[in-house]
Amino acid sequence: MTDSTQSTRNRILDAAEALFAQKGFEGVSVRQIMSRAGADVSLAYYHFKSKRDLFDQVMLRRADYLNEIRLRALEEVEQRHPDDAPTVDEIIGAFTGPLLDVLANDHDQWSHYFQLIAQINNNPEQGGKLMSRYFDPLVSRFIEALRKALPGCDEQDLYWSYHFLSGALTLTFAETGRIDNLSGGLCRSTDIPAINERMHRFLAAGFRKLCTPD
Amino acid sequence: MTDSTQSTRNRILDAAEALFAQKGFEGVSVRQIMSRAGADVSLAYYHFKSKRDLFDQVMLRRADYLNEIRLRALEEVEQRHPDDAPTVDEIIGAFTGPLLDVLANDHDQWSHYFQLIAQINNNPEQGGKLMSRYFDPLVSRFIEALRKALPGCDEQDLYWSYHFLSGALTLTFAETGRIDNLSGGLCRSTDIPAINERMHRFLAAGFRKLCTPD
DNA sequence: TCGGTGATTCAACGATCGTTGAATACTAGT
DNA sequence: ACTAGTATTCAACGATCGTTGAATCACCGA
Repeated sequence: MTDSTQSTRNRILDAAEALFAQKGFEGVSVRQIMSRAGADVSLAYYHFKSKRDLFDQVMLRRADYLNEIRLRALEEVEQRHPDDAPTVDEIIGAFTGPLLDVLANDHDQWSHYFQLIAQINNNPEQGGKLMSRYFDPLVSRFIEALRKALPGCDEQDLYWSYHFLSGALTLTFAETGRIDNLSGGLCRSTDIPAINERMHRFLAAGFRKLCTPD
Repeated sequence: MTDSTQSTRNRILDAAEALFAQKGFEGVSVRQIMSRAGADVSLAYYHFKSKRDLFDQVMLRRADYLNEIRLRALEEVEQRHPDDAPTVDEIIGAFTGPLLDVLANDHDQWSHYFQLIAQINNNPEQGGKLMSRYFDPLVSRFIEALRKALPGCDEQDLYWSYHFLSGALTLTFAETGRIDNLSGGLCRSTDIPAINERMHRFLAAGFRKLCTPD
């Protein structure tokens, strides 16, 4: 596989990622993707089996890396607590922090991917299946950590709390501009430091409230 | 406008609502919609100007009613507090309660609409604009009530808190089956009482944590 | 220099897309 | 019974869809 092949394949993936994120799987044609990638239509079928396969490869390209850095962040937090459990704030910070880091360091590369994830997560037809396939092992690992940090907590409360977190997280990373409109420009969807200061505190408080037995 | 016209138009809207919710605007053809509605393709263009117009009418059909019952729920809560402000829990309960009510009373009629809203809310291209168009007046009214219930709270904290709420809310109503997979069947996406017991408490705790000055 | 292999281009396939105009059926008022 | 207007059907338009097979290009080892 030569350098030019590698870069063409990646250019196709980049173009597909951006367009799928904007218009959804059905809203984009292979011709549009290849036009953005600057290559002939049929090259898509040389590098990928089908449009659906191209979509899957777009998803997979970044998922493994994300799972890896988030797992490392959790392990780091746990190693700071050799005897007791980390706090809920620390665990949720390890869950959301790496996402904010990659987005802050390389916004153009990651924003489209997060927008795509947001749409998949909220898709009633395939959302549950796809998100579970890509992220459930990591999420289960985090829920296990939260279970230890919230002794005596009800299992259903725990899963529902994560569900609420997941919705808040994916919408925030979708950067839809809604909060810009609603706040009259006071807040900006792309203001990563503003999110970093607030999101994990909001969510950790919800977890503690719902999952602390009284 | 005869009865049969009315019912045909509504059958088209019902079919379009269900299919748009499952596959998105671009993922469904007018022919598929009309086939589900049991009518000829060209009837779509007799009752509606275009596919996009049909989509808009699907959105509008239920938005006004929702805004009305949620506003009434808020006013009711406010009237129970003639002197002081309602609590954060009460306000958020008025925001989410009516949605859970209509879904519990007529699940088949409303579930597709909520699934559609979830996808629109998370769409980076049109989500911000469409959600603002349909719901910003009502949401601003709720934020005003929350501002009074959280004296001295920072404006940006308020808007970001609502943003997190919005994401949790729409994902929960999308009924994607994700929580079913993740919890191994312990929790079910369609378990409305389970949501009713938990969602507003989780979100109200987040609001109080983020929007209470210390 | 030759042969081979991966990368790319070109042209086209049948299917389906959104949309339209004209013809037909139905229904209410006179 | 005639008319007017609403509702529905039928057939078709150009455009675009995902996908493919064959031809051409670029490059590298023998």
